[in-house]
Amino acid sequence: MKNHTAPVRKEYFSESSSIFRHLTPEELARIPIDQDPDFYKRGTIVYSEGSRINGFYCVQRGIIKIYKTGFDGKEQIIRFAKKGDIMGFRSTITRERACTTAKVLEDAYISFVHADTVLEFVKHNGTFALELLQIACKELGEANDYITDIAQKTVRERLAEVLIHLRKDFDLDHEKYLQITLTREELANMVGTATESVIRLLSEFKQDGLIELQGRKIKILDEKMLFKIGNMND
Amino acid sequence: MKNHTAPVRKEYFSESSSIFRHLTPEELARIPIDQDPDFYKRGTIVYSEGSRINGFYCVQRGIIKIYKTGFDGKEQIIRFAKKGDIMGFRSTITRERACTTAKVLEDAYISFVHADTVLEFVKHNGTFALELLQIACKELGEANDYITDIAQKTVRERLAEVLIHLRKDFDLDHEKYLQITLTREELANMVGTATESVIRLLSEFKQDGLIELQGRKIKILDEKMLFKIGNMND
DNA sequence: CGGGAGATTGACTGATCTCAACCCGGGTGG
DNA sequence: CCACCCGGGTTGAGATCAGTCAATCTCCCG
Repeated sequence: MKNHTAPVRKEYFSESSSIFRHLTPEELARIPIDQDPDFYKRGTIVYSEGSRINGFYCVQRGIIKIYKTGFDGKEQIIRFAKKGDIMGFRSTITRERACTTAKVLEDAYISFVHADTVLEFVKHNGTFALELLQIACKELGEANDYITDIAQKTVRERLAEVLIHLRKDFDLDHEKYLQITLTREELANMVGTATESVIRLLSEFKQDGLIELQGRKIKILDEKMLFKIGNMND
Repeated sequence: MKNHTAPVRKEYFSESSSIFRHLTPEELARIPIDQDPDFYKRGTIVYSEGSRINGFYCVQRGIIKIYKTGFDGKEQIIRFAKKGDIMGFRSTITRERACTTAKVLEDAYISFVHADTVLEFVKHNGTFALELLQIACKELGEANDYITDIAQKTVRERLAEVLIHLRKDFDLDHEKYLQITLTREELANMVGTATESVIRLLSEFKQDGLIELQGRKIKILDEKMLFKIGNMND
């Protein structure tokens, strides 16, 4: 998986978006990554549910789908990780096995930082620890919102909400279509519904002039209305 | 709210279950709580959604219901906090407003630790920081499970699961009934369903000999079967 | 050109929700 | 002391959202 033309390297760790930005040069030097980030091709599993994770995965490029597998094998997408995001920190911190699977949606470059190193930093660099705590707490807040939404909103409302979130989290291409392309099934696995329901609702939204569809690509036309349909506040 | 016969005091902070247990005596001394924990009567709101929180609430006794209010005003119960749990740390860390409301279900004694103090500890005591991180990550893992369950399981399965969880998290009284008593509506707000559905399913479970009902009190008779109905792994 | 994955559509089913009536027990004011 | 009221708790009936099944269709690929 290594040995590609890595587009990003060690400098990544001192970029302003990185959680490692507050480390001292000495601490940075301690990160044992003289090697380039690893390349992961679309479709690759970075880690899977139940496996042991021994550190952080820092996404430098690409998109990774993070999901849980439910009782009947159905995926529930928890979130996507993209440039600047870290994956696997929950398991690293709690020392439990991974409770999610991370699968590459768009070719990715990912750096791995060993758990020992991370824990070292947490213990000796308060700013780093706080940073990490903030990330965890942010996710926790989002998870709580998600719970409430899934429990209380209709599929229609949730789909509208998911579209808005995608719009916020991902860039648009030159034609204003969402950069991220998902199968209908993946959309369904975010919303928590059946594929067919997503299909029907999408074409409804399209009929109502709220979105435009081009195969898997989606363009948001009427964000305001989707916002309303999704009963959103933020 | 103060001035009751406080059953627990400052010693609480050095108890083995406390997140403060790894603080040095000097650090402990810095916690500005020479006063007893505050008493909160059943029904009291400790903090509510949208308000600013300036620190941690450490539950020393009692049960607090933590919930979000959905679009149409319906509660979604996220979790319960009881002895040893802390509340409000998410907002304290992220500096955002509270995204949940905390309401007392059983008379409680709660200590408050100011955000500055907490942040101080996070920055200067690595073990404390790690401890907090672990708590956050644990909750995060649970939240992810919750999301998957609500999205994929039927109401019946979720109710069975909720009962099992209650069984695990709360003690039994002398007659083996669950100590915690919830209204049918509260159960519904945990499961994410309508009150009537909970009522119907509870009486089904009762008919099937899985549980016994005594008003609001619930006794688990056949945990194994509930486990199975809930499609649970852990 | 055949095969397979994903997308669509239609028909049917059924789990849940909603609405409405009614019950029950406790507390209260007359 | 008692009628009344109110907050749950129950039950039944009907409405419906959304899931399942099955048949097609459309690409894309080898």
